[in-house]
Amino acid sequence: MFVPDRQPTILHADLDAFFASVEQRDDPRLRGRPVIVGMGVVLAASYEARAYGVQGAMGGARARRLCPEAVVVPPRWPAYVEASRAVFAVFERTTPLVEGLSIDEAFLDVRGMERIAGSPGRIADRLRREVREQVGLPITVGVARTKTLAKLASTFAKPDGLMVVPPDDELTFLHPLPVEFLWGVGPVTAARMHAHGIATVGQVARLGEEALVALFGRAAGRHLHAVAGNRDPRPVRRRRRRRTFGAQSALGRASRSPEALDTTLVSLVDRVTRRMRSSGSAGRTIMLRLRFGDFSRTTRSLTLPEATAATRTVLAAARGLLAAATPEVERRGITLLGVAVGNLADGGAVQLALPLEDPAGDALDAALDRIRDRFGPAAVTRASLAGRDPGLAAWLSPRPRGGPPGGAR
DNA sequence: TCTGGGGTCCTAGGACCC
DNA sequence: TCTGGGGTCCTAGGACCC
Repeated sequence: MFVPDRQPTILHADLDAFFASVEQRDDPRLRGRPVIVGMGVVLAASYEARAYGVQGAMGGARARRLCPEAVVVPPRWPAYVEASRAVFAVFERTTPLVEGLSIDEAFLDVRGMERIAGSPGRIADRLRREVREQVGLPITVGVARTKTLAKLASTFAKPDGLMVVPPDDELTFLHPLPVEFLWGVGPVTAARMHAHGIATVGQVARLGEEALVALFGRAAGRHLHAVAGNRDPRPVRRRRRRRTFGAQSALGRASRSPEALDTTLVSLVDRVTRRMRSSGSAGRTIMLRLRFGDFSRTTRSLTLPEATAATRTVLAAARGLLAAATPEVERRGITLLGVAVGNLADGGAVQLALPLEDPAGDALDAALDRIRDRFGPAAVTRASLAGRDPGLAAWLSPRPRGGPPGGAR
């Protein structure tokens, strides 16, 4: 058997029933009782509620039927954001290499920390204790050589647990699992696999890469082939910047007048562009998202020549897209409306106000430094700035210190 | 039991340019 | 004049994740 020589150094840390745990932490009366967060749809269910079969994304009516004694509370987003920040602060103190996956989940790489911090298992143990003591929340950690195995380990150790996958046990652990456990295998892929008589990860591993590519496409096929064969070289890396800002609203089944639809559109655009402006972002592609009465979806998009975060510009584009989709909307009935802005510009929303006389480029340098301080080193690129203002191209060219703008070619 | 709100990545075809 | 290949961008759709 292939025995990897590397030791398990990747941690997958995942808060347990995150929203529900925050509610139980903040209200002692909820502790030990079944708690459901979310009035319409279940956003999170405490483990006491899960014992009755309540699950996330389940309709509220069904959840209450399964567990009539559950306490149902509305979500408190600011509390969750604050708790998440506190937990990620513990992550960052554990190791500098943290990759956040969502509000309640992250990979940590603790390679090379054995001498100062102990074995990965001990580090994970201490991490769990610190999150419990400092933030008051239960967290599960999986430890393994690869991301795939670490995430699977945390799945199995939940709730409030710790599992280390020793390198010698990897295939024994991985291959008997149902394909549904693999990250990236959802209902559609799983159904297609079952149709081909494939039920376990081991069976996927025995399939050739060509067969998997033919079935699931190039990227997915290659990924499945590698991961099922216990080859997952993906390193833990810090999160790249987000790609879109979006907002959406479920409308229910009642039919909507065009005026009511437009009102919803305005508030969605306002929400999105406000968030963009407060984070200093701008984007060029406006996307409209629609869901119909039969739950099928469609998207419409438009790319503008310039990045924007202006409510009026985005709204005009979104209205145009919605108008073009009106026949479909009237025919099929609309149950969800969403707006997103993508194709985000690198620092495109940052306006530079520079004095005309700036021979050494000091004002520009100072301005760029402020932008980097606020948005990170990647926020300023020569290409994005030069593309935005031809005059800047000259300033951005390498030049001798104190020399003329543009330098010698 | 009819299913929220936020995202990511991939694919494929057509337009356009060199 | 005709033909081909390659690259990039845009649009739309789909699968998946928390």
